[in-house]
Parts: sequence; structure tokens; C-alpha cells
Amino acid sequence: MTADTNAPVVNLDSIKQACGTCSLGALCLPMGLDEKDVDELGRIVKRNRPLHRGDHLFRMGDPFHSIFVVKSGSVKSYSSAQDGDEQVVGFHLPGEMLGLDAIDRGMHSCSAISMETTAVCELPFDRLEELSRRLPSLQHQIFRLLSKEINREEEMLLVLGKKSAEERLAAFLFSLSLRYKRRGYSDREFNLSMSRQEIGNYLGLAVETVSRLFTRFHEEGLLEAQRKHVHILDMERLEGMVSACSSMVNDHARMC
Amino acid sequence: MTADTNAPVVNLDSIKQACGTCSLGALCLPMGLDEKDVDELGRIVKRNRPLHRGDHLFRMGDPFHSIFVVKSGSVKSYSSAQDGDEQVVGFHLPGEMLGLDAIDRGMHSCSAISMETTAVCELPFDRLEELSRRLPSLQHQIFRLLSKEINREEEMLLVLGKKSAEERLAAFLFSLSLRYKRRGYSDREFNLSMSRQEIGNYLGLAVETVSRLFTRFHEEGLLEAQRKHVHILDMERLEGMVSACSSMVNDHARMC
DNA sequence: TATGATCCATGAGCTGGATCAAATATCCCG
DNA sequence: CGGGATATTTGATCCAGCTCATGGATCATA
Repeated sequence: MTADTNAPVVNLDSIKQACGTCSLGALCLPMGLDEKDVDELGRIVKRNRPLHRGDHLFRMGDPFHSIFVVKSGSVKSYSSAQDGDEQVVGFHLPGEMLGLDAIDRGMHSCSAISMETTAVCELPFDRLEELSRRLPSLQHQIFRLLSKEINREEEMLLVLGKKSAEERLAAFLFSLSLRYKRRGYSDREFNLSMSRQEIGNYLGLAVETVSRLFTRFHEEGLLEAQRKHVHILDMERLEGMVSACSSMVNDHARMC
Repeated sequence: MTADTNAPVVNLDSIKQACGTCSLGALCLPMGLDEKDVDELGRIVKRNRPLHRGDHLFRMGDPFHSIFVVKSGSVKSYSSAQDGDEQVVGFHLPGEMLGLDAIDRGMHSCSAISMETTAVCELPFDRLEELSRRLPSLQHQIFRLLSKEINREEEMLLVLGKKSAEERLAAFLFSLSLRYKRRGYSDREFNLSMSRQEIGNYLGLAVETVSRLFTRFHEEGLLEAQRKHVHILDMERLEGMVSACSSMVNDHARMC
């Protein structure tokens, strides 16, 4: 779903190609939109220059204009309370969407920061709303998308409310594995784009606990972890540790 | 938002009256819909017979047809993992909505059970979708509604991920207080419709911890609690305990 | 008014994970 | 390449909140 703002006439083939691994592809291509509709959707998408590590995509309180889809790289979204402590709300991998929580108040209720060099698509929400009135299946997809995000967070509530540290990290790694797999990457070997600190924050655990768990998982032959690089050795056992909770198997607001 | 299925012709005044304390009122009346639109919305609403304590509104896995608004009484929604343990996802007071998480998969991903005698409005979602294509402000409101639910759960993530037992219970009570106040009830004195067990489950705490906290809050002069009846004595201090986290101040998917 | 059944309160440990402290390891940038 | 900043690991200790156990309230149904 790439549309250069300097090139109003969009070539359909190039859209399809660019959207191959993108959740927008799942939104617009297989969902009963005809080529004209796809083209229309393609027209409203803005492509921005890539973000570097540490760049903010938006900050809490910023006025809301668009939702975003990660095309490559990864983004962390986090909210901060008055007392200063932060909660990582999610990690967004390629094909995943963010900014949905800003629709309600018309401003972003969390911040989003790039964890590495990252490219995103920007979808101006007013245009998307307008277009979705004319394209019933698009409207339905957006409803589903929002609903999916609610589901994902409900599952996360179960993890934070009920699960042990071990189960949390297992669920987290299994979730990542699944999300990479769905996008055609290896589900057994990948690089974490987030630090132990950020994982701990996300899972409601101290850094030290996360570190110790990685060591223990390693000792138990569950995986090999060198710094950011993770190699899952025993997927069955990992899944077993998770299956207790079906959680976190959903992407961030993926379309299908 | 009452519409007897036996009376297709809806009287506008009676709708307005019935919707006075209902989030749908906030949805359809002040949001730029004219009387005709309000009437149209009124027509699609089904009123069901009241639920008794313990009746399920829907169960996890049930096919999704409608979203619901609590008119009176209260509803608990909870999800259960394979291993049997349950997580209370939310408590729904009059004017609050539930069922939004079912849109995505076309089936309910959590169960909803009445905690007392409860009346609900039922909104068939396909009709709502169709109507919202013709009424832009309705479409926008539904997007906002879904987004608000995402926000509410993000705040809850912060509570479960970062806050102490004391802060969690304080935030919970403050949230209830605020929600009652907004609906014109007393914000200082109300009856809990949920047990200590259910509060504990919701907040990720053991029953005993909840019970001890009530006792401590009582000793500290923060509140009086006799069983289900709660009387908040020092709202400022309660708010102070919460303000660290702005959390849980949002309703379940309230419209405005 | 019994008779369970359920809920709530409270005491006494126990423990999973937090916190504190310190030793590497890795990265970044001049 | 060097040196400071940052991330990770590991060890030692502590404690908030869990678990277990008990007894008292409250409620429902006969």
C-alpha cells in the first residue's frame, strides 16, 4: 500500500507488490474490493520517510490524524502515567497497525517510538472513514480491526492478571514466533528488536527476572539466546507452556 | 433506546426518555443526528426480557449477532483459558456497552453473565453497520466507541502491570464512583454488585488481599464498607492514591 | 429454625519475584 | 582504537501478596 505523494496516479501492480506482506493487503485485496476500490484506497495512503531508531511516530497528546501500518522495522507503543512510570502497550512488527486508540479522543493516548530503522504507511483517518462509507467491506474490516485490538488486549489482561513470570515470557516468545511465521520469516530464529528492559516492562516483570528466565530457558534446552538473537529449540514445549493461556497469539490489529 | 419488537412505530419522546441514562442516548441524540435518524436507530434496537442473577447474556464461542447496552443492573464479562482459570474482563454498569470484542471473529471471545436483575438493549450489529453507512456521525461514533474500549483496556494493562494491590483497589473504587456519578447516582455511597472474589480476579489479586485492603481502608478512615455497601469518606485521598495512574477512569465503552 | 452453601475476615507462614549490588559484556562515537 | 555509557547477567536478600487454615456472617430453601 504505497503511494508516493508526488505520483497521484498509482500503478495497481506496484501496490499489490508493496502490500504483499502488509496487513493492508489483507484488508483491501482479498476482501471483496474490486481493483477500482483498491486503487482508491491506495490513493489515500501516504508514505513517509523512514524513521530511525528513537524517532517518535507520535507522542501521547498529539492530535490524531492518521493510523499507521508498519511496513518494515518495528515500533514500540507505550503510555505514561502522571507519576512518570511507563507501560509498554505493545510491539508492532511489519504488517501491524497502530494508533487505533487515538480515534476516541482525537489525540494519541500513547506514544510510539521506532525501535530500529522503520518504514510505515500512514492512513489519514478522515479519508479512511469517508472511503469506508462507500465501501461496505472496508467499513466492516475496520470494525473488525478495532475489535481485534480489543481482543488482543483482553488476552494480555489475562496474562498480566493470572500468569507466572515463566508463562509470561513463554507466551511472549511464542507470540513473536507466530507473528514472524505468519509473515514468512523463520518462526524458530529471529532477532528481538526490544531490550530485556522493554520486555520486562511489557510483561510486568523486572529486568533481572527476564534475564534469569532467558538463562533458565537456555539451560533447559528450550532455546538459545545470545543477546538479541533467539533460536527456539523446542517449540512443542514452548507451546505447552503457553497453551495454558491462549494469549498473545494475536497480532496487533492484523486484518485477517 | 427502547423499541418493543411488537410496536414497529416508535414514539420519539419515549425513546428519549428511556435513553436518558443510556450511552446510546449519548450516541444518537446529541451527536448531530436529526429526529428521523434517531427514529431509525430506535427501530433496530431490540428489547429483551430482563435477565436474572446468573443468567448468561452470551457465552464464549457463541455466534455474534448483537452488541448490548446495560439499561439497569450489571453484567460481568470474563474469559476463560484452556486450563480453566478465568479472568474477569470487565464490569458493565447501566449505560455501558459490551460485546465489542466479538466483531472480529464473529463469535464471542468472552462470556457475559448478569450479576443481578438486569435489563439490556440489544443492537443487531449488521443493522447497525448498515445504518452507520448512511449516517456518517453514527459511523464515527461507533469507531470512537471501539477506540474507547481499547483505551480502557490499555489503562487496565498499566494497572495490572505496574500498580500495587492498594493502588489497584483504590483505582477500582474510584472508577466505580466516577461511573456512578456520571449517571447521576451518588459517587460516595453505592452497592457493589460483585463479590470480593470477583474484584480480586479483576484486579489480579487474591480474595484475602482484597478483604484485607477493605479493612485497612476502613481503619484509615478512607471509607466504610459493610459487605457490599461502600461509603467513601475521603474522596480526595482516594483520588490521590489513584492519580498516580489515571487509569480506570473510563467507562466501558461509553459514548462520550 | 435448621442446614447447608457461600461469602467475608483474619491469622500464620511461605514464596515468587522485586530490589539492591556488583561484575561483565556490548555498543557508540569521537 | 579507547573510554564512557548502556545493557545484560548473576548473586544475595527482602517483602508484598499468595496460600493455607479457621471461624464468623449472611443468605437461601425447606
